[in-house]
This record gives sequence, C-alpha cells and structure tokens, in this order.
Amino acid sequence: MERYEHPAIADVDICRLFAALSDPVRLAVVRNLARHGALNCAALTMDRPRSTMSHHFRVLRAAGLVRTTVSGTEHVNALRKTELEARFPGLLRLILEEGGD
Amino acid sequence: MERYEHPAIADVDICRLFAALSDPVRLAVVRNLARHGALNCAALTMDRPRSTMSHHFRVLRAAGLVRTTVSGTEHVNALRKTELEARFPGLLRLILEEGGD
DNA sequence: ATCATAGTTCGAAAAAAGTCGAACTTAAAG
DNA sequence: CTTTAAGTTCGACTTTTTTCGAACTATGAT
Repeated sequence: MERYEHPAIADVDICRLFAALSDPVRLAVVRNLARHGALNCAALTMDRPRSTMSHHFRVLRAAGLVRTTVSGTEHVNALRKTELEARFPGLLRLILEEGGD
Repeated sequence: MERYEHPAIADVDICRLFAALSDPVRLAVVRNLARHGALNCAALTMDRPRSTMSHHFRVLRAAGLVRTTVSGTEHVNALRKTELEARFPGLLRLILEEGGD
C-alpha cells in the first residue's frame, strides 16, 4: 500500500510553488483539477507516458498544490483548494485566469 | 544608446511569469522593487556578479515583470505594477505575501 | 583624449529539469 | 493463483537554466 507525503500548507514555499506552475503540462493539470474536481492519473494523461506524468504529479505534490490519495488501484489527485486559498489568497483565481484547458 | 524590449502586457504569458518568479534571486529582486520603487542594477546586486544579475534582469524583462530604462549610465528597473495588477489581479499581493527581502 | 563607472554580451562549464522506456508493485477481477 | 489495470521507480539521455570570468560599450567626469 503506497501513501504519499504532502507538506503542511504552512511549509509550502511560494518559490517552489511558482516553479511547479511554470511548466505548461503541470499548469494544465492544475487547471483541469480546478475545473473538474478530483481526477485519477489516467484522466490527466496529457498525451505523455505514465512515467512522465508520474514525475509531474510528484512535483505538484511536493509543491503543496495537489493531494493524492489511493483508492483501490486508482490514485486520485485533488487540488488543495481550500488550504491554498487560505494561505495564498488569489492564487487560484490567478491560475484559472482566462485559462486554456 | 541601449534600449530594451518589453513585451506588451497583453502578450505576457503566465507560465513564463511563474518561471521568472521561481528563482529566489529574481523573487527577491521583484520584492525589493515592490517595496522600494525603481532601483538601478547596482542597488539590486544580490551578492552576485554583474553578469549574473544582468541575466536575471533579462529574464524579468522578458517575462513582463520589470521595465528597464536607461538614464545616463544607470539602468533603472521598475516593477510594471499598474499593468500587472490590471492583467493579473492579485499577483503582486501574492508576491509580497509575508515576504522576506 | 583619458579614465572611471555602470552594465551588457559572449562563451563555457555546471547544475537542474524534463522525457521516456523498461522493470516493478499493488490491488482487483476472474 | 494468474492476469490485468493503474501507477511508480530507476536509469539514461536531452534540454534548459544558472553561474560567472573576460572582453566590450556607452556615458559622464577630469
């Protein structure tokens, strides 16, 4: 059984956060999550191999943007929406801004 | 006489913007500019050689964050505050957040 | 003209990030 | 127990960033 580590929201570094969002693939993932709620990895394949996406999810988790939970054989990713909005008010709005998909 | 190119605020890409802010040196520069207004490069040496800083200023300009104007022998950098706030409301607040220097 | 000051550009080297195939793990289904 | 589905980990490779010395440009002062 695999569990993931997630930083406490208080420990989230804005610099790392910006770095996570600076990749177009990851930004697209975050936007998808913001729009459609929690999704498993399979639903977020951005036309890339699983190993590539796995890497991006790791970065998103480490940055504090996404929380991943295991449910059966699926790994479900969710935006840490409430926490993020509390710690970085305006961030989510900024990300969703006139956004592509 | 050297002039710099600055993207129109409408052309600024949020992804590039995040990338620019993901470097601690550059984030510190932006925070300094937000606090103290326009500064020349000499005032923003973050304990790095001039060539290194020159590179960072180039990135900040290309991202649309900073406007550099030449005044005599000084190159003065200013945050594109009003434009940025209009295009990305909340961004500046986010950057200044509980911020270090 | 000469010199000093402020900053850029160039080029090379080092470090960090992104990409992806192959092998592996875990859980569920048959 | 075997197979399948969903993802991860590992390792290699490529691309991008960062860093900085050395040489250069432009302005202002002497």
